[in-house]
Amino acid sequence: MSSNADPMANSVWTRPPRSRGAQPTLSRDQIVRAAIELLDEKGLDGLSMRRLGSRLAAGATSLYWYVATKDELLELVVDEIMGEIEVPEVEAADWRTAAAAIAHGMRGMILRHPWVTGLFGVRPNMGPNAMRMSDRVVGMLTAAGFTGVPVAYASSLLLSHAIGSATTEAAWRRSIAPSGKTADEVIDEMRPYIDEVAAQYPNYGAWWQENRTINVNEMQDDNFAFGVERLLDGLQSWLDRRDAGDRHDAGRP
Amino acid sequence: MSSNADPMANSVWTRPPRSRGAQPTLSRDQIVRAAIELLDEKGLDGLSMRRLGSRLAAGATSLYWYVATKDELLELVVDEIMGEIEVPEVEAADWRTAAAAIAHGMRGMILRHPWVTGLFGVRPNMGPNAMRMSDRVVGMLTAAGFTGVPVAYASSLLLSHAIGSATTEAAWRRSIAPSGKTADEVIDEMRPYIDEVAAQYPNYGAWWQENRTINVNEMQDDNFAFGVERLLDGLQSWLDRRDAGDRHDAGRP
DNA sequence: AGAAATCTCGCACACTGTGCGAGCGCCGGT
DNA sequence: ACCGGCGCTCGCACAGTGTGCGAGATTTCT
Repeated sequence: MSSNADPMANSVWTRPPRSRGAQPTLSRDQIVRAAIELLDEKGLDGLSMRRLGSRLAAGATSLYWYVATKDELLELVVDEIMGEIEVPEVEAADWRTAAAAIAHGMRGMILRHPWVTGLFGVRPNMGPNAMRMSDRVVGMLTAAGFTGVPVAYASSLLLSHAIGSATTEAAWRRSIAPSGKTADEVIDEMRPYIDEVAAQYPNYGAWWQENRTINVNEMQDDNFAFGVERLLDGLQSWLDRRDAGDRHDAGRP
Repeated sequence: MSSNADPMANSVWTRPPRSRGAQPTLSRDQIVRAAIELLDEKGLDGLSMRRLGSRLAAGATSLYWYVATKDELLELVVDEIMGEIEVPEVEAADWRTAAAAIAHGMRGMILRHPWVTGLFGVRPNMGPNAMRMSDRVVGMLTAAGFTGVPVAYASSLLLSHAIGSATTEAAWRRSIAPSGKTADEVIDEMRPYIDEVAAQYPNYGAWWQENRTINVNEMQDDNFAFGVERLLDGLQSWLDRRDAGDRHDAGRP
């Protein structure tokens, strides 16, 4: 017992921001916002404490007064952009549209700040904005008729889809971004190469042959929307089956 | 026109491994496997070219003969572990169990190598193992009755869930790992703190009050399985509705 | 035998996160 | 009016990073 590596104690969220008496020239908030700017411009590798410092007209190590470590700063950054997601008030509208809105909001945020994808897997985020969103999601699902553990399951399903989907999408976008072309232009230029590769994989190759005319740009949005709809259908029908008395708790038959 | 930043040309996959004449003491494969070992032991930050070199009894810069850059090595690494996922042969069993197996296989792989979560969002992976898996998935979905663009949508949905879910799960595990305790022990110790925080969020707080007895360890597996089932239900019912003539292509009404 | 290819690796460069401690200016207390 | 201390800034330094370069060693081809 008595390991002192309590994952929650001494987290950023428990320790209040510094500064009480004198007038500081910086603030946590200011630093976080500047970091996001830098990240949006130059990506995850583009953020260094020195660069961030000089953008704020401050010495690099001054930042360490407000923030214990770079990782901690990134935690704050992630929560900050979580706040960009608009979550409808609990009672509003039917739950399907609310749930879809949340999923789309999350995707939008990730695509606006693609570098988060490298941060999601690092630490769970439990900042106030993330919590606020979780709270709304729980409320929405409860209103929809979910109770107990399935509330957590459904919430996780919804957010996981957004994260997974947008992560993949962000990776793809990043890979074509430096060329300055659209996805379809890139695909067109690479077509001979793709043809050759696809030919080595029977199913994939056949599919590729029969679907040469797809528009990749439009597909991205539709792809995500399709996933959200299917997933909501799945949740809906689980609710329906449960209410019909057909006992199907958590997938057990 | 004529940007030379073609995202595909000069990729790792088009350039064959070196060595034809003399006998090299290293090989790409060997390097990749050692890198995975190191990553499993020390995490993403634990991998440096110098450390990797010394583990292979080679100079750090010798590795650059086999691998153009560290990022490229990581691309190889990701594809290598993609190969760990067992994908059932196309014709086998019904598609639901096959699809579930793939999703669970992917999750298992991510939890075995939690550091991949920091790599997924960086570059799309299109190595042979990833392609082989895509190929099987396409075959499976085609056999299930999907055609055209929805094949891509369904495939993306399945894999996105695995990625998103496992990413979140990996983050959580990483955060409690250094304490050496189980998830439930950690939760129990933090309970007073969580209570306090939860009280600030009405819906979340209420839910937390009414679900104090949940077992977090078991929940992880069930959570993922629940998601997979709902998602397959959603896909299944989309197929059914489509076959019933009720035209619902790609979510359009 | 000589030329060319293949491979190894030490050095160096620019850059990273961050601990330390000296110094600044403002504060409340005497 | 003074002063001790606190809030805050920041230069220096350390250990570490990815990787370009070019000199050397070894093998194979002609």
